[in-house]
Amino acid sequence: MARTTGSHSDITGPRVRAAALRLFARHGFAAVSMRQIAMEVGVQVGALYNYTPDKQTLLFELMRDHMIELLRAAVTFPRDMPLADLENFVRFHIAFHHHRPDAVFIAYMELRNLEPDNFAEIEALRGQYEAVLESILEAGRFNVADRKIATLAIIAMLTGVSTWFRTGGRLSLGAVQEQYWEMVRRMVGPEGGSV
Amino acid sequence: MARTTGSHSDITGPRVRAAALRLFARHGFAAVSMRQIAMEVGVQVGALYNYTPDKQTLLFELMRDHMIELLRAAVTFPRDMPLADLENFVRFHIAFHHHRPDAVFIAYMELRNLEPDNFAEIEALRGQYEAVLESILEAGRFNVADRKIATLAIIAMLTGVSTWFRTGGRLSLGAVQEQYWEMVRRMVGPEGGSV
DNA sequence: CTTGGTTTTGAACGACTGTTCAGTTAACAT
DNA sequence: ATGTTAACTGAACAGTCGTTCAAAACCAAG
Repeated sequence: MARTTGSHSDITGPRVRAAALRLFARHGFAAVSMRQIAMEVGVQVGALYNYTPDKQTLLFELMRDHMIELLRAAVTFPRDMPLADLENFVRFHIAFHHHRPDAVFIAYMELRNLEPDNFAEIEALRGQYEAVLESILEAGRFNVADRKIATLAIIAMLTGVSTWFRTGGRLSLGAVQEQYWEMVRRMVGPEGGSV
Repeated sequence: MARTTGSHSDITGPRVRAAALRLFARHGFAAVSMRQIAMEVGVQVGALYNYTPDKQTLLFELMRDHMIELLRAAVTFPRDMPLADLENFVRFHIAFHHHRPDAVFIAYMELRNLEPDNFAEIEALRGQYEAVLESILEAGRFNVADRKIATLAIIAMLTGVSTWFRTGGRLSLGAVQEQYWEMVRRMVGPEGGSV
């Protein structure tokens, strides 16, 4: 046996990436073997190497694609009033991450498994994403002692949602967005009232 | 050759745990081999099994010890006024985590590498720690819409500090504690002023 | 129907995995 | 000095790892 009936790179390629994403998120990059990925796709190990030069690149490209998609969505926000922009950012971040739990998990957990060059590239993208929030905080007359710290604190807080929130639980996604926006608003807002 | 001169379990034992902690934090549990740990300690692989029944237990005990130490410190707080208690908690969490970067990293990243029983035990400890903060929020007349969410949001925000803060950087530990306490205070405080 | 390019198989490579254990040596108590 | 226990070595076990590649089978175009 060799090439199988119906096989096509347009089909197998995405399936390889999907299987890798799922397995890396579940068990971690180092704990997943190329044979496990192949089995999930329904193919022999060797076939995977038509779609990636090696395991490391497979991980890197999953992370890069995720970060690029995140960044593209973030920079194409309509820019309005800073307070509205900030609310937009908060709701967006929660929703975007909620719909891609596997990619989010990998992007935050597998950094240490990246080779130096790949790590630098992902870190740069992450920095650009943080800069989006930072520029919103800069544009408004918010009450933040240190903009950089506020940026990191907000992102950490929002990203934390994905560790516990699941659809069908006590709260709807909208309710969670609402509450986090309320917390962020107070966190950066002037002491006495609205901006 | 067999037993080496000067060898003693009181010395080797802690060294095994220290080496495992360091390597697991740097490269991840799955990516570290028992032979790497042995090399770091300066013994042969087999010697490690005098100190742990297997690799999984080694990871589990590192995580459990860390969580117990964290919890013990948290529950022995003096309980005063809720606002002071909250400030205490914020400053404590940042400082405690800052001084144990490796253990923190492992406790948050290697949960998925725990077998079900071990996972449940660590999760229970984590829940107890969250309950400490939650009870502080409960005791005071704070302005939080959902206590559980506020608890998780605050802890995520505080834990995020350890991903970027390093001694010798732009800010001192005290300055960081100060700013995070200010953010938390506003986040949970009544709209118009102090509690 | 033939040809050329795509896609996969199946097997193999050497290296590395966690774990076990008989044998050996050091430390310690008597 | 002797005997006992504690600590470690060195080798081996049966698998698994990422990666490579010739050969085989499919697809699409002429």
